[in-house]
Amino acid sequence: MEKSNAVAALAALAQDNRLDVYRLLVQAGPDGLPAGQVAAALKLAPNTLTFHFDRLRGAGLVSVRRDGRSMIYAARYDTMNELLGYLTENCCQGRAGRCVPARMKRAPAPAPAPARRKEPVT
Amino acid sequence: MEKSNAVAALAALAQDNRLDVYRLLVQAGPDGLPAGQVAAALKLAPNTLTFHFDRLRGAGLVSVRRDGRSMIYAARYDTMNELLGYLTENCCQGRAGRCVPARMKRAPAPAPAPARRKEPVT
DNA sequence: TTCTCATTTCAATGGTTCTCGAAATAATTG
DNA sequence: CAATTATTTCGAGAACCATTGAAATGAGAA
Repeated sequence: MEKSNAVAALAALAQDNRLDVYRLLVQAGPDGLPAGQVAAALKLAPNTLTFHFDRLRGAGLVSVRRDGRSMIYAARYDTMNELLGYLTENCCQGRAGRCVPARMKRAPAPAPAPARRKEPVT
Repeated sequence: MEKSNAVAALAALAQDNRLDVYRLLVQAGPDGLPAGQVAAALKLAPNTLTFHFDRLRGAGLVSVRRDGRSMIYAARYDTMNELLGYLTENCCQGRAGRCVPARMKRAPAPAPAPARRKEPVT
């Protein structure tokens, strides 16, 4: 995955309602859900929802198909996998064993270097 | 990691310059880099950089300490790990084996359900 | 065809983001 | 203390975002 795609995917997920939408679609499985059902579940106005679907779609995180008068949206797991791959690579860069393993073995955070002059702001 | 923290972290990374900054700090290792060095490497105005550092810091993705007149910023790997954990859990929800394993074994994307009426928009 | 349902498009609005220049602060040097 | 260096704060502006109400489209039902 390229940086620009990663940024797009991150931006698409970096919004409360959209993250909810995406999570709901992930839960719903590969068959997806009709827009109306998502709207009902999350209590979002249909036009607002369209707006969010567009962004998720633009980032490649969901796909749509029509079924009768419903539009059915589904999560694209492949894109999320690529995003995770991108983040993992760019988080551990140069020093393997920092991210995925750490995530699995719940390693303690590396001891921070002591501040030399004043109290750290963090 | 809670949803609101995940959204904050995603938003912090969802910007070109900030993603660059974060990647640079990850590469730099736990000791971090002085702000000026980051500014020079990425050709960003120092005040602009401060703005971005603030967001990364607000999301818990970096820490700062002062060293003489320099402010030294460092990536907080623990937060990235938590973010990856959050995404992984929320991507695979209910159906394990979809994300991390898929990422490792490069599994083919699940066959999409055929559209019933019209050509899919994707 | 006309009606209804599901969803999208459009235009407007308030809010947030990113960037910039200028000025302020903090620490060190002379 | 005055000068210099490193960074932050402040204020402003252009661009973008999320939400809304009203109108339009697309598909099926009567």
